[in-house]
Amino acid sequence: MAEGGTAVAGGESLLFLTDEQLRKGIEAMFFAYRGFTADPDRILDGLHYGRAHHRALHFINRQPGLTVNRLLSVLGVTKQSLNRVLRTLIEDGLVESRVGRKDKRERHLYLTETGAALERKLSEAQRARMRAAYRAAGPQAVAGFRQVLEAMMDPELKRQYLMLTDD
Amino acid sequence: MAEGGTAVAGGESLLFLTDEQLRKGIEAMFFAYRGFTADPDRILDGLHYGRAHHRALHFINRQPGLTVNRLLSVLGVTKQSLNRVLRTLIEDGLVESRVGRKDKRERHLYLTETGAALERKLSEAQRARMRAAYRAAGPQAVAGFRQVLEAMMDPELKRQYLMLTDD
DNA sequence: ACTTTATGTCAGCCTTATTGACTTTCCAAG
DNA sequence: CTTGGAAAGTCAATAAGGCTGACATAAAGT
Repeated sequence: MAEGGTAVAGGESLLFLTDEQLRKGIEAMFFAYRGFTADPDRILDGLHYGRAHHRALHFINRQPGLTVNRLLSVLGVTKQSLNRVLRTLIEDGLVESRVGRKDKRERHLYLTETGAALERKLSEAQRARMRAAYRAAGPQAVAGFRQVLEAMMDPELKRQYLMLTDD
Repeated sequence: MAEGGTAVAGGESLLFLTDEQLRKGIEAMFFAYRGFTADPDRILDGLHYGRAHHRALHFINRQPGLTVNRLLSVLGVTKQSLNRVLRTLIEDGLVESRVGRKDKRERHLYLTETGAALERKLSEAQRARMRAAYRAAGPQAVAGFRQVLEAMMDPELKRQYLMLTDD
């Protein structure tokens, strides 16, 4: 069955897309995202943590010393939501909050050794799945995967994404 | 910066993947999924419905007459969870539940005209975003996108996915 | 008759999220 | 130096969406 079609050779401009094809893409996102979060969810299950804690650990690990406000905008949740998560992580000694030296209103967030250990465990599980998927699909597919995902982001989110990952 | 690398020509087998590259993929999924759900979420916001209702409408639309059990396993939630959602959809006249003719224990689910209208509105918003992303990325990228997503699914979910969409 | 399956429902609980209001701290500009 | 506003933290109330467990009913299948 024809999977699309372009009128011109290398053409991004004249892509014929049926609702059927788009629906497949939508469902692929739905099911793939379930797989994407499954492994960390399983790990977090026993502990009294959830996906929100995982996300916080991830981004603190990625940008050690980021402020609460930065984290807030990256995660796209409210201050109050994040605060509850952050409080438990700090109480449990996974995250450290240091008062800013320049601007003392700011709190800079860092993972403790324990926090870093959990983060590694979580992200290693997630990377393993991603690695397997990448290998199964091949490098060309991976490039396409990233292209489509980037095109799917809200402009503001994409800005954040690019800012932090800059190839 | 080199984006990966294969030791052999068309080789899926020897892909070198740094943690850095995998992390980018993970974050791309995270940010893209936010975009993916943003439009329907906005529509559902005013109404007293949420993402759960959207998912139910989507799959009922896709497989008119599917049973509650089938929907349950597709959505991966508990009977009680789904039931709450389904009940409001039925009460509000968006979904119709018909007793099975062959097996009278089963309830077959259908969208009413109103239900189909809302489903169209929601999925049209989502398709529009997907269409834009597909067009921006090009047909090659789209193929790769689908390949990686499929490789990322849990085997059981992938089975469900393929069963229903079979190219 | 007995068991199993499909569905529905009640009660209670948890996590994650929301909004709104308020405080403390502290930078910065007038 | 005062004042305005930003960064962070907190409290209270609310909601969605998920869960488990228990139980009920109807209808198959033996």
